[in-house]
Amino acid sequence: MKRTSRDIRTANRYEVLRQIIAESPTSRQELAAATGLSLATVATLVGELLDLHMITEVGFEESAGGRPRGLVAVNASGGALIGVDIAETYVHVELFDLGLNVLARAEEDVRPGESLPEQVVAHVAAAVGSVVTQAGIEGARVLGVGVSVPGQVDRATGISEYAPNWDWHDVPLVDLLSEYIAYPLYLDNPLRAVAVAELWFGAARGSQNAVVVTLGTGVGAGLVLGGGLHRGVSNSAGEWGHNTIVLDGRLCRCGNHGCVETYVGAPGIMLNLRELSPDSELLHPGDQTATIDALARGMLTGDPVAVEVVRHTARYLGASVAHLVNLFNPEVVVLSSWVAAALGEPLVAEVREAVARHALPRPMAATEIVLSPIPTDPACLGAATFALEGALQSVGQRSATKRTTSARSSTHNPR
Amino acid sequence: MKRTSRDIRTANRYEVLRQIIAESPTSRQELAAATGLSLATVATLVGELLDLHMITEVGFEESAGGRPRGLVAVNASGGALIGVDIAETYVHVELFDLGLNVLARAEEDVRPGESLPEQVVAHVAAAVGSVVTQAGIEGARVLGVGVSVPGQVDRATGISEYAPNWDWHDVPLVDLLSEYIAYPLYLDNPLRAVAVAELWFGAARGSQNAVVVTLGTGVGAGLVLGGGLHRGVSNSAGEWGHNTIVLDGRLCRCGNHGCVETYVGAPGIMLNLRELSPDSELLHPGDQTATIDALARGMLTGDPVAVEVVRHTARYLGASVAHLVNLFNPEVVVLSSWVAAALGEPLVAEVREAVARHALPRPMAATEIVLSPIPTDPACLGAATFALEGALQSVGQRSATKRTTSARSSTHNPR
DNA sequence: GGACTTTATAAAGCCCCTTTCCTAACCCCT
DNA sequence: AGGGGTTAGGAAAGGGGCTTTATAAAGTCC
Repeated sequence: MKRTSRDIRTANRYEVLRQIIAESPTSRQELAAATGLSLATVATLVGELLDLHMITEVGFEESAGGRPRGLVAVNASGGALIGVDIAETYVHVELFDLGLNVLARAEEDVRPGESLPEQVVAHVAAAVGSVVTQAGIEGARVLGVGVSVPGQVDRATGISEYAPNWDWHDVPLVDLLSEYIAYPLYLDNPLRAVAVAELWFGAARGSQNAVVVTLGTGVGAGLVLGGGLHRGVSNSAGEWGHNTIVLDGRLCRCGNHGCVETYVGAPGIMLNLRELSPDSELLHPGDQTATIDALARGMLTGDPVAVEVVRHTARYLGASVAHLVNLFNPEVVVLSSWVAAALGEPLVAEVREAVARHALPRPMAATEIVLSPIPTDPACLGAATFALEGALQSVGQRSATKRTTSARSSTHNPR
Repeated sequence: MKRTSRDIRTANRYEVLRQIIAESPTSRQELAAATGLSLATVATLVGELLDLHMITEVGFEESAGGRPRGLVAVNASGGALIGVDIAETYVHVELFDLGLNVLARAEEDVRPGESLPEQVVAHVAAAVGSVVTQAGIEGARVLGVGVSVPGQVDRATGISEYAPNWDWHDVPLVDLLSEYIAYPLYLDNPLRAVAVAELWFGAARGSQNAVVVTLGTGVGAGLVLGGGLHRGVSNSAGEWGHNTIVLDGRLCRCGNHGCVETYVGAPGIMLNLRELSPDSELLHPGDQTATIDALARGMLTGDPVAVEVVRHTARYLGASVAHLVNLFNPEVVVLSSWVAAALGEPLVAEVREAVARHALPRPMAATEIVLSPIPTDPACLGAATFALEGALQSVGQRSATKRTTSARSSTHNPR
């Protein structure tokens, strides 16, 4: 809301760490060049991160006549981050080191009828416990746990205000989780998690304006505007999946007709296939993943039905993505999440063409449409990134009273 | 791009002046409360504005035991601002005092076939000269001239990159105008002009997130995100009018089919009327203004055809505005420009209902949909506001070298 | 006229970032 | 081996901003 010089510091801190993670090891000089900051500022920020043991000095660069550059790298063992991706049918948890490499994974299935908050929380707690023991990490090193839950969330209070798939209303998810999980918790929804993952580590890195299109069972758009996530007034911006693309079109689970999601979400794609070729062997009724995978294979082998289904899907997707291009004029549109990953470049190529047909030429010329380069579950990565952001946020805090340098942290600290 | 503490200062300067213009006279105390700034900061900013003669001290408030509050007010005669709204068929120019009251108006018709850049520039020059003499202002008091021209513009270089209505390509409009006009010139397009007018003086005042929907011959959406205008990477964000709302729908002048504009722009509304009632007496072929006005009157008298046309239009408008609500999650959606002004509250009521049918309940609940309160041509006002912003921007600039306070401008400088 | 209250300005402190200066560290050459 | 030349990195100074605290100014009330 109110901007202060501290926000600049925080943004710079993010930027420097992001750069180090992206290119490790690196030198202060390179960081200054990459971020546009002065050498002095970079040096102090690097110093901060060294103090936090998030990075370490790892030797020197070869020199050709002059003092060699000191190199810093992510201190992979300096801490761990956990990302939790809660979805309709599963809970997926990954534990990352500070280089955002996956150290451990756990997955729990959420069966229909197990969707009470307490049940889901139990799954999450079990999976989190599992990854921590798997990785053999001492608890104190976990900097935080990011949790992505579908629907509308209030990140300040940690409440899941509304989760459409389970009809949750105002579930105090963070409170429930904190009974089992002692680490700092950060809550948001998958749209924003995926967007922040792309912003830090994916195709949106360095962009001031980007749109991250999530294509999964549900679909949505994470908005990166002015270098940061746009949340809207009640943290529900980006609900692109329920925009009407066909007036009086297919019935959507949201109750409306003709939503984008009903044509380009995984169930929508299955329906596209069924309408085109009702008894195609590509169709695996009731199994989205299998069907999408079959389509992907079909694309590669040139199966005409698969090609036609993807083209048909890309037609809707193109018109809808063109909306985003016209409205935001972004540098890049990233197609992310599992459907995009499965269908891959062939889909992107079709989408590019379709968008070009619908968008205005000028904004279109300024926009790249690319596939996400993130190989793992982007929602997990993004959730972990929220935890990383959280850990960095509290760095700048003044330490309590000024005369006595007493402790202000939650633990005792007899200095 | 890169944020610095100076940007904070500029934003605060804007905010304080905005507040003074909105509520004049006012005290430093009130300003501090309204802006959330400390009294000291407000005092220095007020001091700056006093030095610029943009505001003046106008006495004191009644006191009940204590030093009375000094009151400041806009110094209406402290300068003048000119807004130029170039449209397909006319050039509209208004001269404002610093309270943004209209002191003089001029309008020139642009006939078909008069659309060469030189001809349009001549119209603008004539009208600008006219308002200056009408208002009896000495030239030195004009702080700047804002120019709104349709299409895509590069505000830094002052080039109209592309104007679809006249097929202009890369016309150096500011260079051409500066032959005739000695004041500082600021160029942008009407979408953004209208948005900035609403942001400073209209229904979006104080909002962090707002969408300003411009309904005229063309339509578009100005995006206010994080308290400032969102421009996109090539200054063409907000082209909502050419989003596809009906696949394979009506042919648009942009070459595509089914654009929003073709259903809710003035020509689109005429077409809606014609389709519904081909020989209605409401229809004035070839005259958009007359037709829209006739519809407005019809709404008031309960003419069933008019009611049905507006309802029909609101249906498309509702679905399209719902896109904006879902995507941005704004605090307020403002309907602005002449079609909205003409059809007024009855239109807004229909739109509210239609949007509610298409948007998700949560974002919808957080969003108000309102009519613009700006009585005059918002593009003119917005253009003038660009000039005002420009005048304020250059306040903070350091004056040249520090030892000798000599000039450092582009002119010769023998140091 | 003094006491109390409220406003406005001045001073000091803190947080940023940058520029400048100086020392450290390394290469190469003599 | 010992001096230049060159580049890195840190410390200090400087400029901009905002806030809190102290002080001066301008009223009202008794």
